[in-house]
This record gives sequence, structure tokens and C-alpha cells, in this order.
Amino acid sequence: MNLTQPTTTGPRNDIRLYTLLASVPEGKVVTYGQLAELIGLPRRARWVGQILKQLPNDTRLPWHRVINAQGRISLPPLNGGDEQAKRLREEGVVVSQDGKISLRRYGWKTQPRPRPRLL
DNA sequence: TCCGTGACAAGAC
DNA sequence: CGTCTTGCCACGG
Repeated sequence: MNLTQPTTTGPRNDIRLYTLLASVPEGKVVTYGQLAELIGLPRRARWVGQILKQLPNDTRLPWHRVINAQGRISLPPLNGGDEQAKRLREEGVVVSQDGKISLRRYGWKTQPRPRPRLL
């Protein structure tokens, strides 16, 4: 078996993903791609989505803090999307009515806007 | 094995 | 902004 390439399947990376996700602080959001990259699996954003999809409904993990790179909720409104927006708002994240979220302000590990010099 | 599908991403316009 | 296209990769039929 090829051990030189990072594997995607199997519980190993799943655990790494869960662990990382669990560390995303309240009031912050991450993108699928970021999560994948942070655990050493670049370009596996879709895989992250697959894993999250399988989470039990009563999971304690902050799945709602995961959004797409466009700063939008990827979940259909009637299938979790509304719930996600609700949870995010409950922790202070501003979600515009059309489901847009500012990654600049709420993105985890993303540069907060460089403060403009006042003179 | 080929092919479509998906909680994605980035770039062109 | 929106829409399209391409690239990506795991899965399942």
C-alpha cells in the first residue's frame, strides 16, 4: 500500500478533522478548504463536506462554524442552512439575509482587516 | 472501469 | 454581485 501519499479514507483523518473543528472558537468561522489544508489534506474541501454530512444530529462539534470559501452557508436552508445561520447569530456572527458572512471579520486564522492609519 | 454526484474552490467575464 | 467553466477527489452504481 502506498504510504507516501496522505490518505483520506479511514478514521485517522476523520479524527484529526474532528479535533481541529472542535478547536474553532465561538464566534468564528472556517472554510471547508481551510480545515482540509490545516490537517494536511489540501484540495480536499469536498471530503470535509462529506464528513460533516455524516455527523450525528446531536453532535457537540461546532459544525455550524464551517462555511464555504465564498463566505456563504453551503447548506440548503430547509436542510440545516437555517439552523446554521441561527446558531451563528446566537454567537454574534452577522449573517446577512442572503446568507453572506464576512470572512474578514469572523474568519478563524484569517487576517483581521489591517487597521487603516489615522494620520 | 467508466460515470455522475457532491455541505468545495478559484478564475474568467 | 451573478453565472459559467475547470479542477479536484471520494464514493457508489
